[in-house]
Amino acid sequence: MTLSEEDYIKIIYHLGKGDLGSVSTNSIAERMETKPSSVTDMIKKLSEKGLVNYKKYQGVTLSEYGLKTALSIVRKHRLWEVFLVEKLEFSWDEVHEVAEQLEHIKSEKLVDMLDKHLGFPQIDPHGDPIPSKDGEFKKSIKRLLNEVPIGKEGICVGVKDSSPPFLKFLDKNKIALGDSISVIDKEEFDGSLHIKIREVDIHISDQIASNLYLRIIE
Amino acid sequence: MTLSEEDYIKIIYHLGKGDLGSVSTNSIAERMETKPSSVTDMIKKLSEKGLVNYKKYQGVTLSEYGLKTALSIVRKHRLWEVFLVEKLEFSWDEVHEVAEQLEHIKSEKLVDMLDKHLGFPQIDPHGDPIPSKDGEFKKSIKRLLNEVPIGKEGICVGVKDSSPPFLKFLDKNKIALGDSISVIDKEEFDGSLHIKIREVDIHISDQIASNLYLRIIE
DNA sequence: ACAAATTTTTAGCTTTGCCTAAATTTTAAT
DNA sequence: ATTAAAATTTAGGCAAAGCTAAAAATTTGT
Repeated sequence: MTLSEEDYIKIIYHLGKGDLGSVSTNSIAERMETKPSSVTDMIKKLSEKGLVNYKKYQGVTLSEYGLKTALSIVRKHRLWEVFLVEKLEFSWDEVHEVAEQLEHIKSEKLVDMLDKHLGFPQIDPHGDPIPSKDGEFKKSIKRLLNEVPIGKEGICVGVKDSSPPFLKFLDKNKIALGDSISVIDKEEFDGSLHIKIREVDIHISDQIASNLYLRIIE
Repeated sequence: MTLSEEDYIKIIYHLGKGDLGSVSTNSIAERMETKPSSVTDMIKKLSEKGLVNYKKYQGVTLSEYGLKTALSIVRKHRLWEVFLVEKLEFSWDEVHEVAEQLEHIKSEKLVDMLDKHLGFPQIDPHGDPIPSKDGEFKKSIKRLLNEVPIGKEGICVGVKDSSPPFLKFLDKNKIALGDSISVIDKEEFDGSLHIKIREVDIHISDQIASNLYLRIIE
């Protein structure tokens, strides 16, 4: 697979996930930042290679083989994102561009060992689930922190209240988008939470917890 | 810079280091596993871009700019090799192919943070020195372990005695090619050494030490 | 239903990096 | 000093992946 073929497969995967039907030539062109005519050319090639199902003027869908390929690329992309954030101190919003390059590195051992090195993460810094080696993956859902079950881990993906005092609080406590948070325990008395973030335990009020969104694995 | 251009620059750098004069078209072709005519084409392009000095039929040398570029690629290659061995448990001889791909990833921050993550290593798993960010680097030399000064660190790069009993000893003590070894102390009485390898201290006889080659930074 | 608008495909051309075959230059041998 | 051998370059082509312009198919609006 060439680099370009991989990009197309990944984009067809992402576009096809939302929709129910097949993916249009124009939508692919837009995402690839290329012209529809170029897309037609590539689709033909992918079709010949058995990666997509294609009928003229009808758009494309991934074949089973194409889907497997797409998931392997997504897996690599998300594992590298975790690596960049957890090991190299990249922030949440800096990782995409670099992961976009790293996802094309070809070495099965590299991916497996990276996975192991990272402790087999299930979720990336944007809260998206990481496909397993054989292409399975969990669905993720967005929940307010105070609704996350005890013991669960999630990624901080947003705030409900975006007032300066709240944001300042988050900043002071070093809670940022992309951070991984686990719920250790909940106080029955006031609904306050004990959470673990960056290997430290902190205690936060229900008020805080009900204004922070996490993305967790179901 | 395209991927291919980077490969040429790196190869010209490596070929030019040994020789005194300029690098021949044929030698580049051999290393690139391509034809001399293709090399000529590429050399012209590199020359136009100011990366090499070229006169027809006279071979090429790197320009100052070309050298800087080459060193940056070598730096990335060797840092990734350290990463693969130290963090992902790759062995000495498995890293090259993967590093060959990783060296082309474009992100200055990635390289800087990787360097930091690895503790600013000066030497790669083959014992070759890693250029600093601004392209300087130390010379490395090969020494028998018993001749390495106390306090120095080096990479195990070979054995003098390759008899089964010796190799078995190395295996039992988990000493392998590519391992980083530091000399902690030397006993005056029998010349035996205290060394640190993989974060553990062990004690070895002078006999052993005088049959193991390390590559150290001068 | 059917013309207009939109989407998709085709045809033909460009660039990059490679190739083969032939021409040219340099090097080596007698 | 010539000539044979080896190295290098030129010329002309090919495949991948893109582009523009024009043709064809589909969808939409009334």
